[in-house]
Amino acid sequence: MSNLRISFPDGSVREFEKGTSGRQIAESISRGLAQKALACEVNGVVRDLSFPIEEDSTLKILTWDDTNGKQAFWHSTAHILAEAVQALYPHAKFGIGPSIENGFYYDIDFGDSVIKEEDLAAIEQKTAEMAAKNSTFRLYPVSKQEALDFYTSKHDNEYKRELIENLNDGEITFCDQGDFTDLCRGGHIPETGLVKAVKLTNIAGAYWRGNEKNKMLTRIYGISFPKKSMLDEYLTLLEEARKRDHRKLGKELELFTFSNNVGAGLPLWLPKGTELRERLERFMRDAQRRMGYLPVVTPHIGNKRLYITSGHYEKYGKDSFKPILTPEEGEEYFLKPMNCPHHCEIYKSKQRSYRDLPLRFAEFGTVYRYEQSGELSGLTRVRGFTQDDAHIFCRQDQVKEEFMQVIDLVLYVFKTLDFTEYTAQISLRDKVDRARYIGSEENWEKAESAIIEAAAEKGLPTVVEYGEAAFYGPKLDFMVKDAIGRKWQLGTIQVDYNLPERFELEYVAPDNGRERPVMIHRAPFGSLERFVAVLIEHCAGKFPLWLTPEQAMILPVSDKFGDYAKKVAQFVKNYDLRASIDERSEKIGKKIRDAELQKVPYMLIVGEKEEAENMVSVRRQGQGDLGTMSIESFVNLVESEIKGKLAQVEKEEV
RNA sequence: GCCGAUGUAGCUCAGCUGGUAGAGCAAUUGAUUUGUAAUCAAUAGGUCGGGGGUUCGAGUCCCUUCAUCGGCUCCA
Repeated sequence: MSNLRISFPDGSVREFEKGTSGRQIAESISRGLAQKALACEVNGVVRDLSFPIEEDSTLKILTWDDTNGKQAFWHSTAHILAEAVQALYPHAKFGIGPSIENGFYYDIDFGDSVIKEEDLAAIEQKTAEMAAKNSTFRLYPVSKQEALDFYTSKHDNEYKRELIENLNDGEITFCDQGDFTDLCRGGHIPETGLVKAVKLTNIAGAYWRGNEKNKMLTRIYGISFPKKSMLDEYLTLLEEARKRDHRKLGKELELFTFSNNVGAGLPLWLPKGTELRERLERFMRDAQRRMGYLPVVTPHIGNKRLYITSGHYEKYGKDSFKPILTPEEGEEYFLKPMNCPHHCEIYKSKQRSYRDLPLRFAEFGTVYRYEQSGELSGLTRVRGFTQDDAHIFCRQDQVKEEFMQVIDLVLYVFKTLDFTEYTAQISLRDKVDRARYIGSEENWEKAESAIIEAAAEKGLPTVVEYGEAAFYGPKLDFMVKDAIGRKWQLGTIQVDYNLPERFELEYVAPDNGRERPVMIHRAPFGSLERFVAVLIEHCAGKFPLWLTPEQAMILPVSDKFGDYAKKVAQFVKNYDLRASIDERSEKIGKKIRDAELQKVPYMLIVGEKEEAENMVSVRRQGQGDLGTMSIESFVNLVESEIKGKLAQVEKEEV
């Protein structure tokens, strides 16, 4: 009897008999673990607990506390959902049913029947019934021919056949539970009965294999839990998240709006939102000035020629807004989709020497892009938006240093605004489809390695995504999640060898020869619109004190103290604090309530006592009464709060 | 653009199987002069997203269009 050496995550190694399953090993460790075990990870691959281990391996027993344990749980629930759907709709054909970050989905072709939201309840109930049957998940190998036969004669299903065609004979497995059989490579929980709570959350169309040329299947989203109470907690959490939605808060706090008459995806910034936005712009301008950026301003439209040169016309001309024609000459102008062509022309406005570089041209440039109607969403996806854009023109030997300086700037912005959870994504070309990009192989190689090196040298943890590059160059993107977990790209840094070539940019080298600069495109916010959206959700509308449109609301206890309230207002305004007075003849409780709901950080309550002693009674939003203090003390309090935060970030920067 | 859902007063929503619109908050006016999360009363406010149709009669049924929401695709 040959033995098996199994190493565990804690580093220990134990011997078992060949063919021992994950379940048996879990049982040998402890009964508790065996009970909690959902699946296991053998040499890093998620397997069913029944998987017989045949060679020396690393093994991790997965429970609900492991991400992969949850994934196995959710993926298994997708199977149960499919079983339920098959019972209710025998003609349904199944596509794929993976687990996702929060739950699972299954793509299903329902043939002629249209599945609506109201049908979900019945499917959900059936899924729960199927789970309660406590069937065992049984994974077993089949030959390619058997598999194809199954999905031809038993269940005619072209989707599964397509998947099988792309698999190697000998590596194909089916999974049974109850009366349901599915093509599956595994990673299941042992029995369906572990699923105690299922919620089908959503229904949506999804193209087969994500290709819009393919048929659109019906995608059913759901989530499941091993305890009912966990589902309730999850639903409460979702409810809370929805309260942070920037579209809801933007309306409530009067930051921005949309008008049908102006058009979809074209935000209108209200005064308070504009205050906020301008303050962010000022913050960025100050940071950029310190880093040697030069301000420029360019128009909102540009001649078609400009975009032919840049390559935008060829790539996106057909799918952008239609050109604007001059009435007499018939010249074609386009709304600018990007600022870089204009900035290239600024570079060309005079002869540049190697001594001038790097040149950093910065502009809050408003651009217009046609986005598909179904894609528009609040401030996160719009058709007109303002980028905190800049283009750095530098020598080849300066690329890495410049790139790293931009990483510093992005991280400074994130730190100042407490964005601690972001991912840095290196976006490279598609590995196969190179026709989507302009420029030579050599230039791309240089640009891609510059990004990878700079990020590595900065010690920035990154993930690499192929096929996500811009058409003219690779990017380093900073992604942040919104309230309901959707990922958005905020900051972006791009290295570009191609536009300088297309625009024939050059500088005079030390040897009096002519050389090409390298361009770095960068926008730490990305777009002001999206950044503000994510910021709103991040802080649930309670903006940092330095940023918030209204820092203090002065609340006179009655009309009698209106004059004193004005005096207080004038005093704090002299110290550049932003404050206004609630002059309504409402009771103080009402005024406090409204200020709290408007998320004004400080409330200054003034009445007889305060007027007599030249004081204010200070209340902090969300915290309550802070007591009475002199107006000067209040101003100091606010100033030190603001300085404290900013100074802390500055210090960490050094 | 595609799939599904939604669209009633400034906001949040009610309006059963078709019988010519309703609440709370907000607003306006008046009263109240108030002490740490909603003072009272009166008034005003809607061609029920737009257009077309069925019907004696449409917020309600049908078609179409626009917008919004959740996805898919796309994303300079």
